[in-house]
Amino acid sequence: MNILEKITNELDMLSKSERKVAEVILASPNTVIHSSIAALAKQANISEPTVNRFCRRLDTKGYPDFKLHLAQSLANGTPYVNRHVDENDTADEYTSKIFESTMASLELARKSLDANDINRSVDVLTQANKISFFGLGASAIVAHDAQNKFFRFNVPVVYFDDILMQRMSAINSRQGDVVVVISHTGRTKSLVEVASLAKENDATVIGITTTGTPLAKECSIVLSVDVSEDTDLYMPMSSRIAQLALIDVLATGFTLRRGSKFRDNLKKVKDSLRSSRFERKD
Amino acid sequence: MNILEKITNELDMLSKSERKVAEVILASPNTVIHSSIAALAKQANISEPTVNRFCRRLDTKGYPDFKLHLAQSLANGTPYVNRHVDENDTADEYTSKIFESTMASLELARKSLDANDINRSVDVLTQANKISFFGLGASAIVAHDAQNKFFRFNVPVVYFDDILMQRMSAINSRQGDVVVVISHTGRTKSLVEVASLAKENDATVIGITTTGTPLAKECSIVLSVDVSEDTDLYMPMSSRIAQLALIDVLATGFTLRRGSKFRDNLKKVKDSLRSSRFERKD
DNA sequence: AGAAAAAATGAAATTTTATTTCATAATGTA
DNA sequence: TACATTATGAAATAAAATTTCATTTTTTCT
Repeated sequence: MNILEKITNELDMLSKSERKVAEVILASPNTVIHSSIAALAKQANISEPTVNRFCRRLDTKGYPDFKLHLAQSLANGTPYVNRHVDENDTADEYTSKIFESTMASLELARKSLDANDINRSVDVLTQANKISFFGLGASAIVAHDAQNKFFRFNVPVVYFDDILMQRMSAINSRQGDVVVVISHTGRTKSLVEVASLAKENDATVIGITTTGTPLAKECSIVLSVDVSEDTDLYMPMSSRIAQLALIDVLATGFTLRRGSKFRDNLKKVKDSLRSSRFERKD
Repeated sequence: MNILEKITNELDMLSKSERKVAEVILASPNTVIHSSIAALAKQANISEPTVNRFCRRLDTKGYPDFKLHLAQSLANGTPYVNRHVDENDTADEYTSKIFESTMASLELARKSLDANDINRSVDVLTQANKISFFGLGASAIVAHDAQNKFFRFNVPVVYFDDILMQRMSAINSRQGDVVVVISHTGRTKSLVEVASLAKENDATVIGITTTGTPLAKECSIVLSVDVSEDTDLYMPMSSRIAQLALIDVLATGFTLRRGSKFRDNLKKVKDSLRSSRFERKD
């Protein structure tokens, strides 16, 4: 997609003159988007048709189309890159880096999600007799958050962040129950076991985990939340944030599916909190 | 900067014919960037010079320049914008909208944060005898997450999501203790009281809340996490996600401040979890 | 090495696209 | 209603991009 990267990659597929064009563009892309084909040709010391051929080789329709692609690459080139925190970073620097890589993770996670699986999950959740959310460690808070959210919907919902309770609950599950198992690594033994126990007892098991993990194999539906590997010591687990966003998605899907009568109920819950708060004056 | 917003804003500065152009562009900007001035003129049922004048009125050099701006807006326009979920959205649509507005919130929150306050917070946290995180509802899970994170640092840390425990803990706090109070609205009565109690008992109180709330007034240090108001029924509380990112920032600041010897310790904790997991084969 | 084929390149012609000019129409103002 | 102002489009012009085609360079094969 990013045309600047594409130019870099295909640099050796290009002819000598075309490479001159590439170099001029890579050197100052911001100037190029405001240049005519003639200006660029002159800058690179080659002829106009060569520039045109260069553009076509990059699968664009011609020079104007190429400029459009270039402009777009420049617009979204930097923002959501996963920049690593450095030991000498100032507060401002590491703050920016963490927020940005969190956003990058969200973007990745969004891409790894399949709308079909979300739809199916919302289906089974709306039909469920009882919903349980299980997680450990960082994923425990996601399970907890999910409980908070689904509690408002006035459906039987529990969450456990304790291995024994999870196991007991899984063993007692039955047809019509939905068990949502949350784990970034998808390799935590006890959670994988819990998932398979729940499945054996006829519950529908939804896994919120990374693609292709042992946990994923045990689930009825897998909601893949892939984020970049945290190879970096300083980098926080953005996986839990992506998982939370997914919980929001499921909750939203749930609300939409249940229709308008149901939404009034939601408003009531919101209003009931009012008296515990200081009034705002605006 | 964003030309689409600019068109929307200046819609009433435009003449009748120019507005027709604007409408066509707003309706399908993605088509327009691939249209010639003639095609666009025809589409809007006006003449080519009108299109040209329209472009100039938006402070661009002409039609090609306008298309460049438009292309850039489209490239980074969507992700940041808070698009609202609609009743008839497909799973794919509401998923995208939620992820995108979550990212938008993160961006807003990042802007509202002050590096100085973060620095001071990291200061007091590294010096603390004991750290407590308090939150209720959605913010409870943030407090919980903070405990998980800071627990690894081998410092005395607790979290409470229970009003009474929070209150008792606040009353028992003393000089050198740090109390972190988390609340998006900053108007939850019991939390504001807890903050002031802790302060009376000489604890340093860090507030993670919106600028200018009652809670903010009670705190020694305020970490402002402003996100857009959730006027929309379907829109989830992205505030908690922004708060989590801030916890990551504080934890990172903490690690950096403590220096390298300390980081070895962190690695040990990570390694200790290994035996509870299935090995990966890659 | 040298001839033939293939590929690359640019000058000029052509086509497409955008802009300017100017006359006319629409709108507002006294 | 008459005048001024502004808005608009047809046609002319200018600018930019593309195509054609002849020339040069490079590669391949003997």
